Amino acid sequence: MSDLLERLRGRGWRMTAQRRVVAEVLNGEHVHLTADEVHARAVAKLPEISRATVYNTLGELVSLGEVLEVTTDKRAKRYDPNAHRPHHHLVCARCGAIRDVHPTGNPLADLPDAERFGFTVSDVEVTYRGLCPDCADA
Amino acid sequence: MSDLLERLRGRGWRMTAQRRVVAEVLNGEHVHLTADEVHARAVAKLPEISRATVYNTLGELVSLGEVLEVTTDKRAKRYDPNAHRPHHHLVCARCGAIRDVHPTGNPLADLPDAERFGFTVSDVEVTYRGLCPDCADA
DNA sequence: ACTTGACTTAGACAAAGTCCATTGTAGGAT
DNA sequence: ATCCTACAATGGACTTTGTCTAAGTCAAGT
Ligand SMILES: [Mn+2]
Ligand SMILES: [Mn+2]
Ligand SMILES: [Zn+2]
Ligand SMILES: [Zn+2]
Repeated sequence: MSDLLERLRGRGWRMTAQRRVVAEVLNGEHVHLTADEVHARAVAKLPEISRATVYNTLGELVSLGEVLEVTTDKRAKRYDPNAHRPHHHLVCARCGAIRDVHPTGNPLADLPDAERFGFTVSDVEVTYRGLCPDCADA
Repeated sequence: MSDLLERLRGRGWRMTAQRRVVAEVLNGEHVHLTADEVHARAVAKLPEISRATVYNTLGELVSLGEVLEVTTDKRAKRYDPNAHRPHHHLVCARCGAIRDVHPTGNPLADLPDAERFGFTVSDVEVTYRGLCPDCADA
């Protein structure tokens, strides 16, 4: 994660305690926290950090391409630090657990020209849904 | 659409003016309206219909499998009457236009067991993103 | 140390959606 | 045709998620 901070400093980011804490919270594999979850964990490390700053920082990280926005459900957006390896998501329909997955094949190639309606298609997002092992036992 | 109303009556739906109007509004190809858009169009036909009723009716139609919820962006959910032919979506990143698309291939087969983390995977949702013809000229 | 523009903050505001008590009515029973 | 009642509709309060602003604070270059 400190290389993230390096990279951001290199891009002219002013390094504040708040930004450092947000970057720390967003660290790990299969991390897909909502803004409020990020805020809650950030507050544990830096009690005065505000909601607005968390939203601002997340927005900047997204603009910089360091974090991805993921909208697996219709509720809050989730923030995904795994921006440098393309991947898709597997979501438990019951408890909401999210895993990063790397399907084979290229779904872009599966969309025939006749189905493109003249669009310039540049990206594809795949969400697998099912039940996680815990929720399947029920 | 009247076959939809038939089917619903058969399922014990009480047929009210409000429900009829909501069903009328949700009719056509490539229809993906938000709840508030449905409400606005319903009001044009039945001025006293309330927002709560539109939400209730949409929720029931979703539960009955007659309408699908689509969340292409992080804003309002959209309601899709094309529930009986499986399909995916192509979304313009600029103006939000949505088209139904039918890619070839089965993305479920592209998710190896090793990438399933013990989940029972039952469904997959694919969202293509790009620019529509109008937005590409800019 | 000083300066300054970038950053943070609290709280107001907004959009999307849920919940509830009250009122109305579709459709079966009489 | 009228009555009954369980189901449905309504308006408004409330919640969640997110944006915006004006005022105060501070990182970092000089
Ligand atoms: Mn991810
Ligand atoms: Mn559709
Ligand atoms: Zn689960
Ligand atoms: Zn467009």
